[in-house]
Amino acid sequence: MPVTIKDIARKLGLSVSTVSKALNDYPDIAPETRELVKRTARRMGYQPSAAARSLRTHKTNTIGLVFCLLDRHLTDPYYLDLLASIGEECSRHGFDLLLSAYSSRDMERAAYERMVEGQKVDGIILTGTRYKDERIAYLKEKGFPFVALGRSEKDGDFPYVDVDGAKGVRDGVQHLIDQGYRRIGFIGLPEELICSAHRFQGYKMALEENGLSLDPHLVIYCQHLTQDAGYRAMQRLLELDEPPNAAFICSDVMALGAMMAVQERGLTVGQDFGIVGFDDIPMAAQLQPPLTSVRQPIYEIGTLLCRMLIKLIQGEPLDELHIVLEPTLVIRESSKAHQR
Amino acid sequence: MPVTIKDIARKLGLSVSTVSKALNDYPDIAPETRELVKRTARRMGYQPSAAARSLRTHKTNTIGLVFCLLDRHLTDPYYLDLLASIGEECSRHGFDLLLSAYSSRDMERAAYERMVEGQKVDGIILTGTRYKDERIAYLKEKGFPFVALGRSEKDGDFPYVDVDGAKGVRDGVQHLIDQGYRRIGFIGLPEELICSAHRFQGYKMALEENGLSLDPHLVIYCQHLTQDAGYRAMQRLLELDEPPNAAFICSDVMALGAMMAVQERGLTVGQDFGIVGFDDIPMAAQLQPPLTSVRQPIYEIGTLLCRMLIKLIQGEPLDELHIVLEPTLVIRESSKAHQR
DNA sequence: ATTATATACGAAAACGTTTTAGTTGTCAAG
DNA sequence: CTTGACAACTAAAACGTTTTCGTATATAAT
Repeated sequence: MPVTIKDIARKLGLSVSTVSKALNDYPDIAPETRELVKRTARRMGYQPSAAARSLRTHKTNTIGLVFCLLDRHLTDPYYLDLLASIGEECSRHGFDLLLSAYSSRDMERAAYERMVEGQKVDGIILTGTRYKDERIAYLKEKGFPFVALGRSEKDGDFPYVDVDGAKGVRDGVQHLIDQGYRRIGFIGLPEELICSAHRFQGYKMALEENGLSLDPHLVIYCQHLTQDAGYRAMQRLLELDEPPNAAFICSDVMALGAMMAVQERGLTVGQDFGIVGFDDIPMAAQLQPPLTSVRQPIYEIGTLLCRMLIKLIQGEPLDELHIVLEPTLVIRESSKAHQR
Repeated sequence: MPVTIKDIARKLGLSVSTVSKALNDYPDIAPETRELVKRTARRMGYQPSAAARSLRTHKTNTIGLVFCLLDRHLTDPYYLDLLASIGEECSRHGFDLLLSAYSSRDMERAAYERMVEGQKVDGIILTGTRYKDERIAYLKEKGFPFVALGRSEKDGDFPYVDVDGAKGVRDGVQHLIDQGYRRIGFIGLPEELICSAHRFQGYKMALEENGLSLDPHLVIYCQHLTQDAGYRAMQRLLELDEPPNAAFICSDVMALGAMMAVQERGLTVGQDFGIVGFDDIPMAAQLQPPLTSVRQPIYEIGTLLCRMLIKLIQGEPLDELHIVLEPTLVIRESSKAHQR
């Protein structure tokens, strides 16, 4: 059995309350007593019971993260970095991280309810904001602390960190144009995601600014953020009567599949066909050819998210409610000048 | 404020105990009452307080996982898959996953103590068993349920899942030999890891079985499981007076760095220099040339670990205390026949 | 009519903290 | 000699469950 406050009290001939106060640095405890208590606690290997403490204080020192297994969040390297940065910042503040995975959409709400109403966490980080996002509606209704990766719709308002997707895509498409590509496709993220539309805006802007017309046939949205989805999307593009000779692909994982589709067709990426991806996952640099990609400062994003949430939890005011970071285009060989 | 059992009791004119029993399917509650209680609970949006419940029952329905940030656990794709599989199996059993990250070795013990004695989790999955592993010593001393990824030393005994690393490496090295390579280096895992020695055994066996002598200069152990460590290790091998013309590298992430070092030297992997890695991370197939690698059934490993731990937690006997899975060699182009 | 046996429910303790509201004892000021 | 103030401690309630042990009523057996 673990050592409790009561054990310490008994051993020292003190009351439970005195011990508790000593451990928590209450002012009405004699300095000597305080030290004595702390010493004995350490010697006896005392660890406060998280359950008892959180029952009493309504604090858990834990941050929640909910993952959808179907969406394969946990298989995208992008998420791994996010997780790592969040984990790191958490540990810096003495918080733990509670992961809850669910496998189908109708279990999503239940997962959040367990976390929030079961009081398993003090706050939640949610990723991939959607239109009419019921998670957000729920958390706002409950008044539960949360921050999001991904901005809100016009009407909604909550703390978030986001990356300027429109600018990122625009830079990427502009780069393809600069390299001599003129017929550029767009493989987008699931349309339910708010960032999906922003990225498309960037595509549209770049075309407009260069006097290129937008051919709707060249725009495909994927249902899932997977390699396979990217593969199939690119296949569809290449089967068109007038296929593109370049494409902006809104996620590197999808771009990976897309590259395979291009290569299977006997085309050389970075020569016959230009490709720019988004995320700049570590793998991007190792591909053949290395993938040009829009880098998200994902480590910074995770850190900021965590820091904001912890402030929120501790009732401190946020310096800024919304943070939008600039992505940077990392040019590699998959977007080399069009040869023809 | 969240709705509690008391709220339900009051609304229904029942006692707290009756409501609790009804919700937990005690037999001494009238079927109609049980249904009534459950219905109202659902309607009122009742969620049991995790803290209260765990204070009372000493159960948390949570499994703990401790990561070392310095060892960059959370940046290896291998760990991501492990995490995904564990997360998935957890959710299948209604368990959550508590991640605790620590940044330096001397904080490791504290992280475990917080989890165990703070009663934040019911059991722990630990990865990368080491010689004289104090985590294991601690958990055994406390009698705390845990399972390990990685086997024990001869003397220690606890439930684990492991992969037959010796066989994996042996197959890989044999394959290199079959491809005509004769001077084969070995880049190993940190020596503190138990699996490190097993993998070396495989290397040694393969050489012996083929009448090749083992040159100690060709054996390098890395301190960290990173791309950079692999890069530097390979550099050292190539700077030897009699450098190898192939190498077995005990992790794909390290192999990635090693490949870069080889290529920087103007050598062609899979022609001048044969490389076989370990793990078969998703990226391996996408590299140029695609990396031959020993595949760990990591998804199965995670699932088994989780399932064993949950059995342990629930006091059920384990079918097998030790599970050793067979790895399989996935042959790609980085190990193509030696040309000379 | 008496006793035994189910059946359905309730009272209360317990889990380990934190925190409010005292209760001492000491000392200085009036 | 009171009174007040202060310092250092304690009692006890509360957090929301679960679970043991009762108790009351109804039904069945004697």
